[in-house]
Amino acid sequence: MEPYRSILQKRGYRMTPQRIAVLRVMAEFGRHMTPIEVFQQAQQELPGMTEPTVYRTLNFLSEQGLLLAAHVGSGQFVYEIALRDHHHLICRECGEALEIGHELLAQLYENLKNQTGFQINSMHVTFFGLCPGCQEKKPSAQISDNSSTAGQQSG
Amino acid sequence: MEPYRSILQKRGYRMTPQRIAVLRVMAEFGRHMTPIEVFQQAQQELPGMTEPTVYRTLNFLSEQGLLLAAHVGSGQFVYEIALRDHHHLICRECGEALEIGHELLAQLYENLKNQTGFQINSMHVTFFGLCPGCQEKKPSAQISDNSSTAGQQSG
DNA sequence: ATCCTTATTGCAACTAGTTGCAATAACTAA
DNA sequence: TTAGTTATTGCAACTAGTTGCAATAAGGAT
Repeated sequence: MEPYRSILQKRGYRMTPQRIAVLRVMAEFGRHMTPIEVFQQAQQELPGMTEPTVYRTLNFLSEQGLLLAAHVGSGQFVYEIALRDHHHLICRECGEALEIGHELLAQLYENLKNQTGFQINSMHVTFFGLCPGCQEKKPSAQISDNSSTAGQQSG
Repeated sequence: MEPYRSILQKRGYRMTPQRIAVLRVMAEFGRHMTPIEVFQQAQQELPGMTEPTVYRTLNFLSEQGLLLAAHVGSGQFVYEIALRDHHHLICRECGEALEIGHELLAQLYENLKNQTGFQINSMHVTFFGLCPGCQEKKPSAQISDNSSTAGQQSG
């Protein structure tokens, strides 16, 4: 927990029991979690923990880069601990999720920087699509065809 | 409105006054709108329109690819009409937003397809970063440095 | 060790968004 | 044109998430 403490303190923020509880939970579970799940677990770690604090803490820690946040379809907003830079690929049909390394996006970020001057730092992008299995059952199509494809969010 | 109607009907869905009202509003404004904004405007078009219907309609239309949905930071979930495939670049500092054409991502999607078999259809991805102006004021840094960079959502 | 500044929390009230279900109405087919 | 099927809506109650503000406590300075 100490590395996290020093990161925050260098930036003028404080390490609190509530933040420790959330980081502990995220580190222990090591997977996508909804704010509600985090709240329930964090309450075990620290009785008296409140919901607004969990929401504020998750938001704060992801702003600080200690957590990653992502929308994984149908309005589900989830968090996970930031151990390595990676992104997600999620199947709209069956929900199957795949991790992809950041190196696949590095070139794109470079291009965007060259063309727009923006220095991109989205280290957790989620792409939606159809996994190989679901492509067979439900062939992809355009907006003018008879199947749902594009649209929905991704960021 | 007729093209939209036939798209939905081909897929076994129905065109209703509520869906027309939402599409009208989105087409008229032609920009990012929050569900609340859409609700307020749609009520003008169709008195009696309710909030659950607006939420359901926005969700439905974006699943069908007629609307695009995106998170533009700090929990803001917005929709816009799907006229052309594009993505967004948003500055975390000042909020400046830039549109980028889909052709910039086409190669990435191709690579992902080759490597994973997934057929990506995220036609509205939002990337976060720092615009040139804000880079000067606030030099970017890594997680172990003294500035906020990575993290937050994008997908 | 103690004081001081101010970041952070908890509370309470609020706004945003979702869900189950019965009633309605859009479209298809005869 | 009418009847039948079922996708869609509205209602109401619910869950999720946010905000303002006073009280608290983390951490730097003395």
